[in-house]
Amino acid sequence: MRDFRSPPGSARNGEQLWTIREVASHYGLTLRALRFYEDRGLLRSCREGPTRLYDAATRRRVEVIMKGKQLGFTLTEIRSLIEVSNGNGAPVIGLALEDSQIVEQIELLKQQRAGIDRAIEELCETQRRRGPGLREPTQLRSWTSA
Amino acid sequence: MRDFRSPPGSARNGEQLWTIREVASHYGLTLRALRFYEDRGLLRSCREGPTRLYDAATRRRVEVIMKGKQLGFTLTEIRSLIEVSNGNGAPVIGLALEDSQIVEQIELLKQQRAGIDRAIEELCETQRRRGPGLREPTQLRSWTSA
DNA sequence: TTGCTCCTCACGTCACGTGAGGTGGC
DNA sequence: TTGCTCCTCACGTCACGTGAGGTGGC
Repeated sequence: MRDFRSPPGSARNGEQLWTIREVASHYGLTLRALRFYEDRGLLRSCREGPTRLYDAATRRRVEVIMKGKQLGFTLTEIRSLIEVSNGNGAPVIGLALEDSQIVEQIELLKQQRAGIDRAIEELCETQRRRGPGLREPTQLRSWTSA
Repeated sequence: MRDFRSPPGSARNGEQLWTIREVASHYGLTLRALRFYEDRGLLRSCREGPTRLYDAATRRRVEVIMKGKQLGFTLTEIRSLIEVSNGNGAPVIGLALEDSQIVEQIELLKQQRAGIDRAIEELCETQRRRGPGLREPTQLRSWTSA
């Protein structure tokens, strides 16, 4: 079996192969997350027996998944976006977003931001109403509706 | 049993009592959500047999729960915040937030907003790079890492 | 043998959604 | 009886977290 203490970049047939721990550590993910992505069909690691190994192409898929998450897409959405982009010609790894999808996603994100903005507004407003000064940790009647 | 088709505001002992459907409809919630809040100890409806009825005080609690959610708190957090505010003296229904909690929550929300801002930025940037014009629904190599 | 690593279940969390199956009064 | 209403399970969803229990090479 493979020596897991070997540094990232162990070669096999000239390919750089990383262990799941190396990939997780490098991208700031958990082992569970990587296994979960594979379980959901977003990733297909090469196997050496039961042990997962990640080549350069698979690592690039990990990056694309992370990018998709950062952009607010669900794993289900990301999976279909990756699949499409791998469809024709050379295997280009990336998110295959149509213009309409981008517009919709921006709209969704803006709505989420608006909700957060309102929350921040209200909390700041409460802070202002209270003002500075000594304050006992007593009951604070915020937003009592009477 | 009670006639559920009676309008909101059916009286019992002078109290305005609403059915779960009336409350849900009035606040834009689902029946499931209201039962779930009760299950989690955020709400205690009066019962007429097995049927839930909501008096004015309970309806106010529903409002406070909704406010807590809008401010980004979890149901667990909201529950403890409501409980505290009901602790001393007259039953004041509201969110008992300490200054430190407000500061922390604002910080949390600002981080979330920053993430959303970055996502919007990137999506808009992609839009700009593509520019206007006819576009085939083909593979778009966004964020390919090579 | 101890101490690493890897693995596969499988239940828990969060805030509900979604039937399934049964009740009660008009 | 049909058609409303209400109810209680209880499994499903989302993206994992968290052990439990077992393996393999130094």
